Amino acid sequence: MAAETAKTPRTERGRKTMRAILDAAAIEFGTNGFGDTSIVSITQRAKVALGSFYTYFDSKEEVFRALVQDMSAQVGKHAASAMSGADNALERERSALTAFLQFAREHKEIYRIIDEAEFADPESYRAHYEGSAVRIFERLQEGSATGDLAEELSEAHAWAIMGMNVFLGLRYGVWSEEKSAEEIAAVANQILSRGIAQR
Amino acid sequence: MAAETAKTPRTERGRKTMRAILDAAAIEFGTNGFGDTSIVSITQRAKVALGSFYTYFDSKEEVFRALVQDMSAQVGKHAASAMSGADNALERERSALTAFLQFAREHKEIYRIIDEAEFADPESYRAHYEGSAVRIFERLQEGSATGDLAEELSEAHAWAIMGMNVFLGLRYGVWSEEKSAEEIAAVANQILSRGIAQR
Amino acid sequence: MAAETAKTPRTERGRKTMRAILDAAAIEFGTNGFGDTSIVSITQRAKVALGSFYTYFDSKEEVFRALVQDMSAQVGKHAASAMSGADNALERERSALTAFLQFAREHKEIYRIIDEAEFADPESYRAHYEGSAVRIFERLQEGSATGDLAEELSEAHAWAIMGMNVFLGLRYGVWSEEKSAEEIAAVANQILSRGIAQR
Amino acid sequence: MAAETAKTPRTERGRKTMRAILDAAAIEFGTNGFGDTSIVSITQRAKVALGSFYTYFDSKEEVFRALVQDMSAQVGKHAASAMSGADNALERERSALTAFLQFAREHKEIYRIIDEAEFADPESYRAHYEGSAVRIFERLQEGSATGDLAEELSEAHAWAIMGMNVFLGLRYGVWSEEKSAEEIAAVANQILSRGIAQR
DNA sequence: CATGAATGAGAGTTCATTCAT
DNA sequence: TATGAATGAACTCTCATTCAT
Repeated sequence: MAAETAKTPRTERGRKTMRAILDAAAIEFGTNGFGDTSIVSITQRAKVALGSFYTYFDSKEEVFRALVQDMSAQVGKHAASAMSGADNALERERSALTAFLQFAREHKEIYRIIDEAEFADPESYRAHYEGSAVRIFERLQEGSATGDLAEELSEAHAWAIMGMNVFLGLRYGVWSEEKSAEEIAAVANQILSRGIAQR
Repeated sequence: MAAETAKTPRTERGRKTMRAILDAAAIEFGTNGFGDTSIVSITQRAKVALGSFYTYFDSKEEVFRALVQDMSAQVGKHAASAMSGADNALERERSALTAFLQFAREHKEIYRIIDEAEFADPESYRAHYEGSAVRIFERLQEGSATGDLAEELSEAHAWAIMGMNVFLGLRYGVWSEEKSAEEIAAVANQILSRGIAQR
Repeated sequence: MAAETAKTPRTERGRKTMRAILDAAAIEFGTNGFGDTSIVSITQRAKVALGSFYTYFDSKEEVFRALVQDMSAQVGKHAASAMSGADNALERERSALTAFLQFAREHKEIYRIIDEAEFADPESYRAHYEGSAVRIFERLQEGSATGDLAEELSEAHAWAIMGMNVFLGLRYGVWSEEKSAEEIAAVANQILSRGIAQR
Repeated sequence: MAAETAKTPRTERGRKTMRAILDAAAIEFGTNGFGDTSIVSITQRAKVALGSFYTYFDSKEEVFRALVQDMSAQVGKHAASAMSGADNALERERSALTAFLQFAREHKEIYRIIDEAEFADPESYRAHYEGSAVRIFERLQEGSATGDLAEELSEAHAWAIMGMNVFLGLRYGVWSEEKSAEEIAAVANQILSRGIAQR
């Protein structure tokens, strides 16, 4: 489900080749980063000829872009589907984070790819985080409306929550799995429901 | 406060040259990223000969490393000095974030440099965030001890707070300055003091 | 009137495809030169599949050769037909040049194609100019025989006349049309009939 | 005496390297043409590293341009010096052509290089021929003024003469040396002094 | 210590040609 | 015949690093 390219394959064989290149690129970029990934390394992993790369992509940047958008969409979709069951705003956030943590553990390369987009494809990078923030913000507003959450929550609240989630995902999803996703989500939930002050 | 190098300058002239290279490197890496920064571009900006670079650094990676550590230290120092006046754990966090936001606005390149370290110098990257997390965690423990904060705050709480701060810094420090540092810090403070749930 | 190919089309459909390729090639080679013309650009312009090119031509060089010979023949034919009415040797040359100038204006790409043959297809290049020189030389001999022209005109005279014509064609046919073909032909005619010395 | 480059060598060693590259380029371009000359082939012939090429030139086009201008200037200079002794306009043209023919024989590669500029560096190509035409035209005007030549000679006369010279140079200078330069110059002189009509 | 020319491995990209469908 | 995906050699250009002066 990569972004639209001018070079869409017209045959079944072509579709397979393009898929192979995209999959190989995901692994290479995730493992070695944008700078240390070469097009040869991608095509070798994909087991296609070097030139075939250019049948489907105009440049290294272009596959990267396609990939970032693809993955950004996946993350969003995954979290969305995880929240369907929650009937309370705070529970919804908890589910979202739990899902995100699990996703991060299964797709550690996705993490690196989106992060590296800050340099290799700044547009997509901003789009990714701004999109996530908007989705969180909408959930906050809905929570305020239903009375679950305090009133007057701003976009900044959404960014704060996203930051919590992303860093917890990095530390407890990608770097180590020493704690369960639920445990971590509970920490965030505690902060959001009553803060950390003594009472 | 550059990292220890085997090639520490022995003369005053040498010290100046090294400083010029480090300053130029900070600008170049911050502006163009690691991959798109070349040694010539650094030496040209520093107005020294290409060869002089290798008098002080063994490789491109090495300046980068020196820089990341330099900046990581600066961030920490800055936040620490800002918290000296606060007599309450939550106020201390508020001050730390305000200081961090101001710092981010003045040193937008630092953000990119530390982030890019995820790929160009993973060691320093982890060291930076783990160090920050530890410092926050220590403050939390102190807060628990003095009774300002809830008991049983974990390292994960520290990571959550750091994530909030970092993302608020990216969004409201680097990307735009549409809101004041105090406003943003107030949002974080609200979350930490009582959460976002309706009461 | 393309050159003999081992791959002459056997069906009407084939004839059309080959014609489309040749016409497209003429435009591409004329516009971008041999080196900067790609087979894809030819087939795209001709609106046929890339592979179809090789149904009719063995290589890029071969279309080029076919084209050069085609155009070389056209130039000759055009000049020949223009001279039929002239009953005097000098008038015949004047008509030939006028016709050539008009032809150059209508087929500016021909110029570039034949010229580039010096590098891409030296054989055809020499054949073209030697053929032209021979035809001019034959006309000169006929003129000598009929008493219109001086005796003892050599092959070198023919080359000199051809050079005049070619450069006048480049300057006043292809590069600009600031003067009429007749005006230019008059200049050449003056030189041939009485030289440029003061009398 | 190559055209000014932004990358002028600053040391004696650098000057030698640049000269070696230029000389090698002249031979390669002259022998194989622009399209079939690679930068490796140039640097190999010059016995310098591939990368050294880019220390002095930005691209293949740039060396080519430098070369064309260098050679264009040489041709003009050579012809000019040959004409100093002539005291009559027609004799001056005869000397110019004789000199040009000799020059062409000694520098056959120059011929090809300037010709190929039509494609590889159109600007220089036009500049070369327009410059030559202007110089011839000025001589014609001077001849008219001194009474040696007919009045009212135009720029087109200059182009006609240049075309004669160039084609005679190609045929009897570069392609074969079957006739002496003087013989050929005599043919052109005959045409210019009295034309080819019977009297 | 400073300088900048020299080096060459390596990367991205193009494109003529082949071939399975 | 027609199609267009696949191939990989060849090429241009970049740049970290070395080294003689």
